[in-house]
Amino acid sequence: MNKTEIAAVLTEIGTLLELKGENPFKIRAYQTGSRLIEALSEDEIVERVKAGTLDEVKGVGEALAQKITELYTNGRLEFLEKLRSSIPAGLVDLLQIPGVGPKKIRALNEKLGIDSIAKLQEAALAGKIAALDGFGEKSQEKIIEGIRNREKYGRRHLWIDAWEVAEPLLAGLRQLPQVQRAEHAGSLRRRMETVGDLDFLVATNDPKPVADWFVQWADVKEVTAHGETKASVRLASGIQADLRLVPPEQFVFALHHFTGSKDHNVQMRHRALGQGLSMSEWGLVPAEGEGTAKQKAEERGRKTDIQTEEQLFKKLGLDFIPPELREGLGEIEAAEKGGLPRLVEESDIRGVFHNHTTASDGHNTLEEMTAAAEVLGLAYLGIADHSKSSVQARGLDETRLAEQVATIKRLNASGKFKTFVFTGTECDILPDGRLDFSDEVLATLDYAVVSVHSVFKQSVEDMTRRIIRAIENPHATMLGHLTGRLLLQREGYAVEIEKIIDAAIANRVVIELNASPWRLDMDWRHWRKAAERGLLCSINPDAHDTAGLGHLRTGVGAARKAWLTPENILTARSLPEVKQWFLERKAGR
DNA sequence: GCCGTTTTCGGCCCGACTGTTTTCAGTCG
Repeated sequence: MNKTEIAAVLTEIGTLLELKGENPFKIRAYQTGSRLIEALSEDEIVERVKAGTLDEVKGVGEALAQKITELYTNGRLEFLEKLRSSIPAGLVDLLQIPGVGPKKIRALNEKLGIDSIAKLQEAALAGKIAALDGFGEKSQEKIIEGIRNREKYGRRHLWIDAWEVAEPLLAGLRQLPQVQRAEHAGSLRRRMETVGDLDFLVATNDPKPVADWFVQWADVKEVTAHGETKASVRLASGIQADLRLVPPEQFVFALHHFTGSKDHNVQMRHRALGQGLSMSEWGLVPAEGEGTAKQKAEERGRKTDIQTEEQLFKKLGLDFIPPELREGLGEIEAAEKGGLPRLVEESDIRGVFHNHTTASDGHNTLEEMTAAAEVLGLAYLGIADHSKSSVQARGLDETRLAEQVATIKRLNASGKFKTFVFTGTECDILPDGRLDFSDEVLATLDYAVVSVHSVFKQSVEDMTRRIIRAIENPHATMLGHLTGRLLLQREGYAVEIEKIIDAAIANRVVIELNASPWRLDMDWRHWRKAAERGLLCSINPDAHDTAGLGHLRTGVGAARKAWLTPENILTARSLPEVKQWFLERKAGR
């Protein structure tokens, strides 16, 4: 078993012990054990298992060391198997229902024999829950509602959808006279491609009116909590939003804490401890001495000299880490050495490739798209309508493509727009890896995005071979949406990404970061290493209308998350530079 | 289950909210 699997087992043990009503501290020991294992390197675990020194890790004792060793060596654990068989399997599922925790699950199981969500629903609808000790009408209602909404609301949301809901709320909070500072936090601030719920953080000395305003926001469908320091609501779109209200002197610590990620925070706290400091949402206080972190923070309270996240990082000897990078993936080490990248910003982007018009499946004409690009201040716009095999998207054949090229040349010559238009195509990669247009046709264009749009179900070997063959075509300039995934809807096709990256670098082919909010493909997790090895990125909106050009923002967010700098990005280059790059590339192949 | 030590037991993280209770338990983060 590898470390991720071992960590998962320890977490599962913790959950099962919870359901058994075990000592909470024992449960926590397994949970921390899981986290600790996850944080160790695979090599260190191997070494420690062999040397029998696992219990030297603080937080891992004799019992956990023995279990981890057994898992590592045998791949199974008798203790876990016994534990599993002692608890009805469905009880774990019941934890998914909001408001229902281990204690209530045990009561439900003992008194009503409930061991599945289905049985829980049945009992609640029959009115049997409200009659139990410790439960009431409201608990029963909440359970019914929770089960009903599980599918509907339990899912995550596209970053852009969350952003569009969050922005007006944040603006509203900032306008309140009692609010000194307001920010959103969580995965939205970190620009994760999907967001679970919204976190808002407010600095105020008068929280009540702010919380009252929040729960009365027009979009609120249901209020799930409403207090002086925290309020939670369910919005019409199904997104849950949490508001936390803190005194101004605590704001920056809470902002950092609730921005996360969890892994980043764990590493930061660890670092703070190394300097004799205890770090939490309350503040940064000496780890030694009496009292809780909160008390200590309150004692020092208004005296804190840390007002910004920059100052907070600096206090721990670190450069400022942008929220996008806070994933616990080496950003702290880099910040320590002054090695963080100068991340790309929206203002660095000079142009966009891969955009559609009414010629294929776009909704705006060439001129409308060009006008919109001009308004955005873009120096160039690359058109890339679909090729003939994409019949469903009214793909262009050779004749229509030639007409479009002529039209674009006339448009550029007319001087009507400041934005220069590049001629291109989004050329289908056929199932065998050939391209949908001949070399002669492709040679008439400034560039070609090559993409897979059909036969997704090939084996991973075939798909990888198919895409590499397309990349090796001298007329392929960029690879479109590498995996074809649609976030929250469809998995990408099976493909060996590393091999594709190798081929792209070897053939000087750009890989696009498709900026469409439901694609963000190639994924940010692959970019950092690929860019270090010399892969060039193009942030492509894949716009199908003028509004779609605005997807640039989502793309830049993903690029920042991927540690990309302007130097890694073709579309951060000026128009003359890009023209030159296309020329050199054609000449060089 | 882990840790630490004034060393073999006692303490461990806690604040806020809701609901069901009437002084608190359970859940959540």
